[in-house]
Amino acid sequence: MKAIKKDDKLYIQAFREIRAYIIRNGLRPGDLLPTEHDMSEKLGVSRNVLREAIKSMELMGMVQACPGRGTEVREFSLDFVFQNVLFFNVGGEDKSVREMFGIRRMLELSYMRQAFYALTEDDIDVLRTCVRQMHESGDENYLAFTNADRKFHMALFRGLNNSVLNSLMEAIWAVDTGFELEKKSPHLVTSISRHEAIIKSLEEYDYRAFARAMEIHFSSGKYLKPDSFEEYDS
Amino acid sequence: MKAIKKDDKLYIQAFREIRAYIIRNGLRPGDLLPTEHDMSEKLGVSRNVLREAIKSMELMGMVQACPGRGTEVREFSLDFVFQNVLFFNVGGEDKSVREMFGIRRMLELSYMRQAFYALTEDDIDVLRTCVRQMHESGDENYLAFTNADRKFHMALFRGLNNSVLNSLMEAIWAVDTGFELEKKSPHLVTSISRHEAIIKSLEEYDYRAFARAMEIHFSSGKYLKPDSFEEYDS
DNA sequence: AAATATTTGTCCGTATGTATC
DNA sequence: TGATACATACGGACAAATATT
Repeated sequence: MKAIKKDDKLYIQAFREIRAYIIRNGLRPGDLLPTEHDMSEKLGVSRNVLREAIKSMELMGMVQACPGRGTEVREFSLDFVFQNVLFFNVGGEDKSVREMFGIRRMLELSYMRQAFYALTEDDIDVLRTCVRQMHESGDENYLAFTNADRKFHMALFRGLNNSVLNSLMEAIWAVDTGFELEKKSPHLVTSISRHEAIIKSLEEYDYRAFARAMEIHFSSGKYLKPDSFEEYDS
Repeated sequence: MKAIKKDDKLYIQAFREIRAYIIRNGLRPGDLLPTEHDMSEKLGVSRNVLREAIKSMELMGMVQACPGRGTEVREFSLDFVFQNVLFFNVGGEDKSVREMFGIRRMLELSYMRQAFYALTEDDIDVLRTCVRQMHESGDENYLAFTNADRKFHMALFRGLNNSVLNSLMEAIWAVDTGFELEKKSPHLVTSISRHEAIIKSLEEYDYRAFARAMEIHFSSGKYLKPDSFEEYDS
């Protein structure tokens, strides 16, 4: 009957506060956090609660605690987290995985025009290297193939210098490899030729061909398609 | 001189052990872990140390603790990933915030067609309520306004049942409300009328008007515009 | 419905090992 | 070498939320 908003548990609030502190004060990797004693006093929680928050950060790789010295901020990497996190429903067709692929598809198609005009000759060289690595990895090494695939797409949008887009895409790829490892590979040959088509359009500096190649690349069944671009404004 | 591998800290070992326990015993989402007391006894560590490990898992979304009941294994969710990725990369930088807004704009415009056809009469009622709350919040209470704004947009895409899209948008809003508080409010009156235009198009079941209203809504300067939709395929 | 037991949440005090000066 | 500051680890105690009888 009462709609009183209950507060979160203290260790969750503490986690948020410390994270906010790092961001607000622009702490960089290598910088030290205040001591546990200071922070627990400042936040008004016990040292125990505070440690639960700090240790969480440490196990996520955000910070590194060192006795006698302090707690140091580190570069946050998703790979670190994904080594620890548990994946269920691997192998099966998972709804959320397809949703995630769909979002990646949307983002890439949305930003592809900007990306096209931002690409340099060096970037295209990277793309060629990635495709070569796809060929070399072959069927036996699916991890290597996925890795080359990831680098290809990250390189495509690197020129945008959009750090949020970049890390978002990295995150999606990290989840991808986390799941995909257990599955068997799709048609690698088809996938490679589609990437080659993208490169070809770039070499010819043909945006319309590029856009078409990108759409075809994402026309696989594993991408949950949202609004089709073609349908818009038609 | 001695290369003796020093053992990791206890809470890290405890984390690994618990994680291994989940896998070894085939625990599925919904299953309960042993009690903190049992596990700390079994692992030979204090309850304090054990909690540091458990709370790390909870903040990663691997488990959920519930007083009086126990600690439940949970399905992997992207909420945690998106929250932390965005938080760590946005970092209060104006450029990053605008990039993030740009991504939200892209996502909403990309999924708006699906959303349009998925909206029910109840959903539209929610939208009306949100706009009413925007009016009531007024200039003095910007937090209330942003809250209503968030609810409006979340309701728009609720019908899609796309959990990944939802959590991503929630994460973006979380950063938004966190930083926007420090700024002064933009033209609230303009913003309200744009939301009302969206509702009007829905009441008239006019998709083209809806798409136009959505574009106009996002035409403010705070959104870093990527490829314009109109330019595509033209 | 009400009392009881179980489980997590939170705090405190203390001792120890380690890095820094 | 010593002194200090810091994280690590333990145990106990009580509160709050939930489940059980």
